Amino acid sequence: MTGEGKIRIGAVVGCTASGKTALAIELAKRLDGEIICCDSMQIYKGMDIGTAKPTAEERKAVAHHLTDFLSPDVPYSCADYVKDAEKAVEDITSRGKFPLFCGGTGLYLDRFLKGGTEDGAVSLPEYREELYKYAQTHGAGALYAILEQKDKECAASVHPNNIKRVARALEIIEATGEKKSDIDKRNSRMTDKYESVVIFPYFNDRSLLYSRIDRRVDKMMADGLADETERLYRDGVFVKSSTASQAIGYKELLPYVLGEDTLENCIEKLKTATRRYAKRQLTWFSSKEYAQKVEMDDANGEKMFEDIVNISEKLFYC
RNA sequence: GGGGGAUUUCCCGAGCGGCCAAAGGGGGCAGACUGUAAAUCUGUUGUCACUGACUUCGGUGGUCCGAAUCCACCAUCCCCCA
Repeated sequence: MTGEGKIRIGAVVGCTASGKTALAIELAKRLDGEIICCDSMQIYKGMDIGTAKPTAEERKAVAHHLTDFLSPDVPYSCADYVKDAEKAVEDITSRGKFPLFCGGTGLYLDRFLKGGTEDGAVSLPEYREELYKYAQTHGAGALYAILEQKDKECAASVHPNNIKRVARALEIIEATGEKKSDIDKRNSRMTDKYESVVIFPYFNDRSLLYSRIDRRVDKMMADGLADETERLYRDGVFVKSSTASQAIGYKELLPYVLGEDTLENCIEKLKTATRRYAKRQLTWFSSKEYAQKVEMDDANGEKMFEDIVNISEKLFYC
């Protein structure tokens, strides 16, 4: 794995509740590494229980970057992440340490690995707003028709109903004056800057993952997730459609906090939402050729964990 | 004891004689994703030898060319009067 002039990086990615954090911390210790958070929610301050952020002790044991550094009301995008992650890698390697990403936000890692930061990092909030209004009054099909006209190739890869992505494509075209499909083609290759090993712990037995999710949610509740939700609500985190306000956990528990639904119902919805999220992550990472599956088949056995660490470690030394 | 209302596919819930394997939603399963991603979106969801056949709409029996839909009885639940 000693790349010629390339920077070596590692990553532990995968579904929520699959044990990434513990695995990454153990690996970082053995590889003399530091962890870079690759999670769109753990970056925010004050969102600790709901995002299953590494504990203070864990963060003391291994240095963490991009964890718990942003106020929830600050807009943050994938483009920002890629820039910040590049800086973090530079910082870590300059001190002779090994950068190890850990998190479940597949897109963030994907964009980091594939590069192309300069092009898509554009944003025209007012224009975006306009597009949404247009879709609302004229229908998703009408908005899609515009994209078809401006960039047929891009349109072909987006479903007409997916207003969010249709609008984003139009926004990029408007901002750059270039077809989005052309920009994408330029950025489709893996960047040659890094030599990476990406570990993807996964459960062949879905029910195992799901029971881990249930247990994790129960633990979050015991740890005070409802109070955390209430605090964030009072701080106004949920009033606008910020990234932070989309986090699973808080938005499911909010009806309970506001007295609009029972605790029991909300917890069930939270578990369901988490399961569905895990499935989306599974689909995403399974399709990534760079993610190496490492099978987990024991829900919480220590021995199994030891095995996984050993397997993962080997992948880094190959 | 008397009167009324329910019972639908995994769940909720429409359907009230043919166009019903049965709307819609949820959940499940599968998938997409190139910068708002813990988001957004798509497909699928009775069985099979799958442009057709078979089995389903609490149970049993009827009416009818034809029933989830009409009738009778039975079972369970809910409401009202006693």
